[in-house]
Amino acid sequence: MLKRTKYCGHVCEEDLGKELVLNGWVHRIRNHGGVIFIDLRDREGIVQCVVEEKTNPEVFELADSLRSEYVIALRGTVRRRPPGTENPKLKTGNYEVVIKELEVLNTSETLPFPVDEETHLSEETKLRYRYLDLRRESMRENLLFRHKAYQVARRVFGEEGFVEVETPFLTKSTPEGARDFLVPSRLHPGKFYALPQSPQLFKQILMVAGFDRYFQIVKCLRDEDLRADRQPEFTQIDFEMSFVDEEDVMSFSEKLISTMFKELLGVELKTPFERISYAQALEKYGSDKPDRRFGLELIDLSSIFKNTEFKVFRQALENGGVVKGINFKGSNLSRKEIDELTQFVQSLGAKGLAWIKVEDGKLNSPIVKFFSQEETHALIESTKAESGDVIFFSADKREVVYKVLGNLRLHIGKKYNLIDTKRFDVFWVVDFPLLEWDEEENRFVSLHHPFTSPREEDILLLQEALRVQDLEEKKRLIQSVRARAYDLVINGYEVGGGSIRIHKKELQELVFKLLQISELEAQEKFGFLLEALRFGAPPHGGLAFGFDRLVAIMRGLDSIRDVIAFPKTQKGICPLTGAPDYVEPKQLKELHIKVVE
RNA sequence: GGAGCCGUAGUUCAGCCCGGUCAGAACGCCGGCCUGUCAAGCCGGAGGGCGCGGGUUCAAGUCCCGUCGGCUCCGCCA
Repeated sequence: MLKRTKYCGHVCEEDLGKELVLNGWVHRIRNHGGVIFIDLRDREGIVQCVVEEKTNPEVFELADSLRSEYVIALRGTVRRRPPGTENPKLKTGNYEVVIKELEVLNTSETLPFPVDEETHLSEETKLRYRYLDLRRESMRENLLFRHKAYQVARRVFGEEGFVEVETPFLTKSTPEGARDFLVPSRLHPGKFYALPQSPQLFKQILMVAGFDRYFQIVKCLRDEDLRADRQPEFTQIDFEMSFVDEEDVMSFSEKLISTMFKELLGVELKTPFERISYAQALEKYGSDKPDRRFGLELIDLSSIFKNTEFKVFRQALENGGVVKGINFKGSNLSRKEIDELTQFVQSLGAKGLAWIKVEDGKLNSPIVKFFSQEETHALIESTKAESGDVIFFSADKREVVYKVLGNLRLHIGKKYNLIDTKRFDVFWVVDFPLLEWDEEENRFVSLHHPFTSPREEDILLLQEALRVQDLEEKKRLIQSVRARAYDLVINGYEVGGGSIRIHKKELQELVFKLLQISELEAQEKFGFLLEALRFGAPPHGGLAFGFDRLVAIMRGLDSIRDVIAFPKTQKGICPLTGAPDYVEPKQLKELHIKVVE
């Protein structure tokens, strides 16, 4: 076999006149009768190879038998293309390789879809023939970019003294958080390992062990429903640091992220990154991971309507809710477009969508007739309403209004192309509450995770909350307890999150109590952590980045599937391998598993 | 668990709203011609019965119901 001396995509000026050997795939082939052009492709790119019938009849004949995606090796000399025949679309477009010797290493059946152009393919086809999909330029570049991202990240961790440590995949199921993937134990009938949702506890324990700074680029597994930005297995850049506070963790994160943007994209991010509070994010954007690349901010109208005759608004306010609006300025939406948006919010569970269209200085709407003069004036003022604007309202419990208007805002932003997609909007969300009340579970749950430290000055509130019997009073106290947590948001995606952890056993036990995790359960599930905290655990904190999301955002992609080599469909299926699948009864028996229909 | 969009040649799509030459286009594939193309060109050819199952109808890609699959979203995702 002729062995490669250079990648196709690397052929350049210095190769002129030289002989080289190329290995690759027939990307395209053009037969002009007496001359054949072969675009030969490998990982690094494409170069045109040429053979003339007159000068090399044997090779010509063989070349004529080539088809798309045949695997070939060839020996030839590099020459400059004749003037006027250069191809500026190719990096190697000024050169061509005159084939001297040609070897067919393998043939290929006709492909199920073209590899040589970027036609849109259904996700199913892409994944079923992922090896072909990955030959396509955009996918290849996505994975090569991802590869470079690993390299930069590893280097930065190395420079900053982080130690790479692997943590177990077969571990223990923990309550709280996502649903676990379980692995039955053959050696211990009836017992199960859980695949890790994150290496959270292990990295904390590594801090107790004194490693000071740990990192890992690691798979995490969560058995939850999929989304464009969520796969059941995904990759985190995970790290933890000892003897630090939030400023240290955030500033290291900024260094890591800005270095990646600089080196991989040539984009200079301004550091330190901007910070906004959780409350502010919700107030202004109705989301804890807002996309701030466009306006349409939420406007609070509660005070305007506090005495309103309009039943819908009044009831919402009387029930402790809010009235908020967004002004889609200059949109001149038609009735049909407004109806479409109404349908959208209804799909989120809203009853309807109140709106006002401003036309020729008049408010055109089914609801203005319920407003008093003062209300109307105040409304126009707060929303800066002008002709051409359409204002949407939501009046309900705070969470519902945030959900409805936050999603509506995003929907409009996307649908009407309001988003400046060239921009990277990078910022921290901080000042999260430590706990929130969960209606369904009828208890407090952690906003981040149960190991997140509250602010020092809020610990007293926690202790008081534990003593208080009255639930409303308890809620009130707990509401104001802030977590030492921080999320990194880029372009409306949560790409990372972390916190300073609890490093004292007493505080950890207090939080477990507030989460209504019994002492027994805490001992059973987290005993090893509590025990570790007894033996000189240093103050520590860290963060984890969603690597797939980060890479997708950097590449301007909407779905993380495009930066994962072998992702799953929305139903969690791998069309390439057919996983998940049934297994042999023998396997089940060994695992002491009986399948119940 | 729920909502929406989609499912027609190998691929990407049109046709579905207004049932009855509606089974089409492009690319790909096969054969032929052609010495400078690079989404090569020109000529010719093969290829699907419209995801699947019911129903309505004289007649169904076309209407209705169910089901499966893909995607997007809500729930869920500490």
